[in-house]
Amino acid sequence: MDETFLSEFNKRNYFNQCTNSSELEQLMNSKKIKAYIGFDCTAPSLHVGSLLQIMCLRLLQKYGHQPIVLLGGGTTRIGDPSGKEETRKILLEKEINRNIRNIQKVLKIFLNTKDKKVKPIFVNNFSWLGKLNYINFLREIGKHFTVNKMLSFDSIKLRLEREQSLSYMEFNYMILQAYDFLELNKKKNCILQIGGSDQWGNIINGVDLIKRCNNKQAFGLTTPLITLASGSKMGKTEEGAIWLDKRFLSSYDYWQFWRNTDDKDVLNFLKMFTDLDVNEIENLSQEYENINSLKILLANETTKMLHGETASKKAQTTAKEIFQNKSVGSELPTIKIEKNIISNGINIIDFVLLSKLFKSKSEIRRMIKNKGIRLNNNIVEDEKNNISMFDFNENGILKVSHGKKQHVIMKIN
RNA sequence: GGAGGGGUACCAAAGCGGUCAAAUGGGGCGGGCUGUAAACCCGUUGACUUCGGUCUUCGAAGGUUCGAAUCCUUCCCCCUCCA
Repeated sequence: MDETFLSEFNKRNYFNQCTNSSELEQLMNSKKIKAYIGFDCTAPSLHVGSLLQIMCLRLLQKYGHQPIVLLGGGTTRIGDPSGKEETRKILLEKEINRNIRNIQKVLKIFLNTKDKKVKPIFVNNFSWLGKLNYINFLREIGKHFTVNKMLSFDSIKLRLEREQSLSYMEFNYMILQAYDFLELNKKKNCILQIGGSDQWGNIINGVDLIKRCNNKQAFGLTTPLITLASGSKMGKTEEGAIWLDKRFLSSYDYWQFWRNTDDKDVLNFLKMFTDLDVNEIENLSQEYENINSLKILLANETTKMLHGETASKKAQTTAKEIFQNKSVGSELPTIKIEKNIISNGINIIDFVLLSKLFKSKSEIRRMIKNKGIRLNNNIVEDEKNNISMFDFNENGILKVSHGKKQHVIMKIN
């Protein structure tokens, strides 16, 4: 049997809920459709948490359907109630627009922008939400929503049950999102909205609204919330978010993120986040003798998709140099230092501080006590020692390590 | 607008005049074991230090006191109930 959008969607474990999957299946098999996913624009870039949605967009393209990417310039404005002051508001708008541009740039890396039939349509909901007239909106759209029903949605219900306050503004969010869908349905003939499982309520409101206003059928489809085997949410680490932007996170660090995947998540992630044939992935676990090589495969594939083949290979080579050969990896961040700083004699703490691996001297002192700092793989035992030219190798290089995973190259200029 | 409750480190939460740089838990970081995994065990988690200490922190600003996270005054913010 041939693969279809929905069948692969299922096999890759993207499926959580659908308003009417059998009809959607039929429709998508008989013609090419337009589907949309909305992205939040509060952050300057997307992070791994949005990757699943991006993969959905790619999958749509793979089967010839055209994705619409909604960048929520309007809803993002609503989302942040703190920007009340005039000056801040202006900055905020600038910032939102900058975020939208950045996010768009990232998405274009992942998506096929060449093929006219499937290239993504980018829209900003501020272009219609910004123009809304309150009274008209209430009369035309508001009348279709009953508060009784709105109260029954999880997003609202849970807040109320926990006795947490819910502002009227937030209460309206789902109506605005429903309106987005209606708008896209009217203007672009978009009949499907995809989103995370937390979006379910908002999505079916849109489906409902389209039914009421246009008497047309639309569909909603959600993806599961990815929780790691450890139970935590995906995408955040000690260092912060795993950004999908090389200005915020280097390709090496991105590669490392995937390389450090929990054993139990590896197969699932291969299905979800790589283009490898789904039907082959199960077999891979037998082909690869140990799970670590599967993790490398995962890291290579995911990094390639975002940063390109060359960056992916470099990251792998660097990792090999660092972890297997214990040598210096070429992709490590390098800090140049003036020769006279060393020749004048510098205390080890002051020197290590230059690596920017630590926030303060106290932290360095603690780490030395915990045997967590190495210079060229030798544990620093005494914080009172000085650094001299002899500590550098013939190329004028000294590797400073924080634990086993964080390294910086210090190079004499 | 009225009546109560509250703001403590990354988060949650104790402390309610000195022994408080602040219990405890989570998280983070480091070490051990390993496989750059998980689980587990240990250490650590304000800054500076000549390792003796010193300085800055408990919503903000003042005050009382030899001494304040702790008491008083004013202000700001959050929550609950009533209007």
